[in-house]
Amino acid sequence: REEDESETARCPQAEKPLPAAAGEEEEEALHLAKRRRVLCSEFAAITSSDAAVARSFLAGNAWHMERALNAYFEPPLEKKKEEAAAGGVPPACAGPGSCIDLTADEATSNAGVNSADSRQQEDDSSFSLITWNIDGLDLGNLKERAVGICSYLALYSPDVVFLQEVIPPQLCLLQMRASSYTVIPGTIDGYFTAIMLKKSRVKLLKQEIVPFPTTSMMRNLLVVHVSISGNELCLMTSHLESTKNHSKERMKQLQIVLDKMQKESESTTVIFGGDTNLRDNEVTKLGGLPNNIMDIWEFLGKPQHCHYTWDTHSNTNLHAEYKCKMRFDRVYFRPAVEGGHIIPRSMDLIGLEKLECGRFPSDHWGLLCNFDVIL
Amino acid sequence: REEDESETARCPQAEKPLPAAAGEEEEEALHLAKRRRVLCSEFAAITSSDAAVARSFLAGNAWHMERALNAYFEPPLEKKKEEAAAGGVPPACAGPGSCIDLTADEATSNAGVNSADSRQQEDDSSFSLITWNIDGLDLGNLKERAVGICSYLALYSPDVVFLQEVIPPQLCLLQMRASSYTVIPGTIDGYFTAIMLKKSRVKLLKQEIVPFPTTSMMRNLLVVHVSISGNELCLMTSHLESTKNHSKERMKQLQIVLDKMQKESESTTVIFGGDTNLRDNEVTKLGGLPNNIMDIWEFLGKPQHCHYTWDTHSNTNLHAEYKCKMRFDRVYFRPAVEGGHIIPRSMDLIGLEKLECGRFPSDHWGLLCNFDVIL
DNA sequence: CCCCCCAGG
DNA sequence: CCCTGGGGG
Ligand SMILES: [Mg+2]
Ligand SMILES: [Mg+2]
Repeated sequence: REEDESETARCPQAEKPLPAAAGEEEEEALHLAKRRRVLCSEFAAITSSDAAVARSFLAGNAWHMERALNAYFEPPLEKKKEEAAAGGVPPACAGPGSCIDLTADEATSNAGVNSADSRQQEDDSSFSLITWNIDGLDLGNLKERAVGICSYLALYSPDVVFLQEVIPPQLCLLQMRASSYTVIPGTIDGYFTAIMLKKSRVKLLKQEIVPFPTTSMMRNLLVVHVSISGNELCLMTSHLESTKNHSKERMKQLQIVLDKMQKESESTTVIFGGDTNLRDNEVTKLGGLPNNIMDIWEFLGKPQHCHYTWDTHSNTNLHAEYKCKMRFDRVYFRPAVEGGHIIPRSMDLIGLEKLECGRFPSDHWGLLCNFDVIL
Repeated sequence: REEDESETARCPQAEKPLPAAAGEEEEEALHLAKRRRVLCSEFAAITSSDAAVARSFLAGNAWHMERALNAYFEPPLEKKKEEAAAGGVPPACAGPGSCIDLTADEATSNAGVNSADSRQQEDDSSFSLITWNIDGLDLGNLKERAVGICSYLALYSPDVVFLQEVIPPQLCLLQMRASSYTVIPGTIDGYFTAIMLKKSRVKLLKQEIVPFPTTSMMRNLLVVHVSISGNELCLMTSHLESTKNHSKERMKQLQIVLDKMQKESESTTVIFGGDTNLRDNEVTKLGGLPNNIMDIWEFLGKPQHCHYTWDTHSNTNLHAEYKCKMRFDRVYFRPAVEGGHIIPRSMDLIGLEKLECGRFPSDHWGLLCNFDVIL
């Protein structure tokens, strides 16, 4: 019938099927995704877990099956901490989980934290703290950046350091170069937080890890109880769920942090510092901070020189074309009831200098916080 | 010095560098992404546009440089429409932009729209309309699904059809099988909307395309002015910006639609139907619909049988594990001032039956809407 | 880790 | 096209 023939004739372009042409473009992407799905399946089968757990552990361990399995099956961390504290082999430098060597040439290095530290005078009238997301997920110039971070620690010789986004090779380097500090990691899978305590001044009494039950990024709250010059302190750090999209989970985590801070003994000064990834409206939605907890930056009158801790305009590590600055890194303070023993005095950004390689130590600035200690 | 040596010895895992191992996994994904970026650069250079424009045209044309360039340089659509109306070659079946042949075996096919249509009685006391997102972006079973859609059109023989997410091969098939309809596409690049008018009943007076100036998905508003049984109607369809994230752009587009509906002559009945991707709170945020515009589903008392037009529980086309149902597809109605000429009477879902291939014609249900016409 | 894009389930 | 994960600029 002539009608049908003419219709067909009107579609000459139909000869080259689109699926094949498009498929070619997509093929390799599909291949990678498929391989990952297979890895997830295998992981889930081996661990009797599910795809979500599998993806989380694998993604957190660069899609290395063995490392991810080690992370999954690793015994509870508390035990290892005790071993380490008792002089055992530090887990970060012994486990199979990490494989970048940041320690080559350590013998000839002169940028250790300790030399500066030993020259530093002890001073019971003040107390200092650094919190810093050191961006271990960026593998570029990792060693030089880690050494740069050590130099900042040596320069300021803080009593306490809170780190976030640490990976095992960085932990290893810190443990070597900063042997005047006790280093307490929050886990050793993938990336994690760590608290460093200056051995000469800070006495570790207890440590604990508070899980975030619904994190999809393996985040938690790392807590240590210490005494400093006779003051009892509870110190906490965390790296709350990242990115704008995870606002809800992040607010749940903040609530856990705030609850934990308030539950501590009234005789204890509680300090939380970390990469909160918070937007101000998230704190507002939770009803603001409780009356007895202060945001130290706000307490100090919102000093503009340390407003933004993540700033793609000033910090070029991310090669970002967009301009965006945020106050992600925050320090919270709950005074002991008798009050006045420890009082926030100043806050400053650190890590503002480019290294030899032309990059900054991290995409975040660090925060250096000084406190007055009233005896 | 023994200290440094022992430190180094503690890091045996450092021998296998992580970057290389991780890099291997990522390589092919990077390759694809890079190729696309190169295509974008080339496109931007040729067209003197920018990366965003390039990506938009390329992604909308399956990353085929030639097709994307054709789309970009194609002369304004109005002209082509006139050619087509004057009996020229329909653009969808002649251009270089499309290349799936859905028309093989048309000669022996018996599922054309026209046969059923010719048996249908004309009835001046009612008027019917279908709006349907036919998911041309899903290339799976495309022909069988397109034929299925034609069967539904033959079954209901609506006076007007609004389609969204049409791709050229589908348009081609519709133009052949539904020759009793005038088919008016909103563009012919990538995927687009189309309005089909039953030739025997609906007289096309004018057509226009209202651009959405800030769309990132090449969306627009397709408008035709027609007369049906002596009634003057303005018919509009669109596929508003998709996904939750694009809420803001979608609301801007809805505002353009509502403004356009209200600007039409008071003597005209205005009907908009399409895939709005709206969430109820978005309409609320705009202050609700204007008083003279009604949402037909609401006007009919929110009948539950046609509440959800996109439902991953009932519709398995997306193979989605999650359950989610939304009322994305909506029909708005602005009566002519003298009122009462055309009154919405009923609304039903269509496309609810699985085809031979085990899939539905689209991931959206279609909406069939009947109106009473008062002479 | 901003925003945007893409892919998979 | 839900949501999530991953990558790029
Ligand atoms: Mg980071
Ligand atoms: Mg769709």
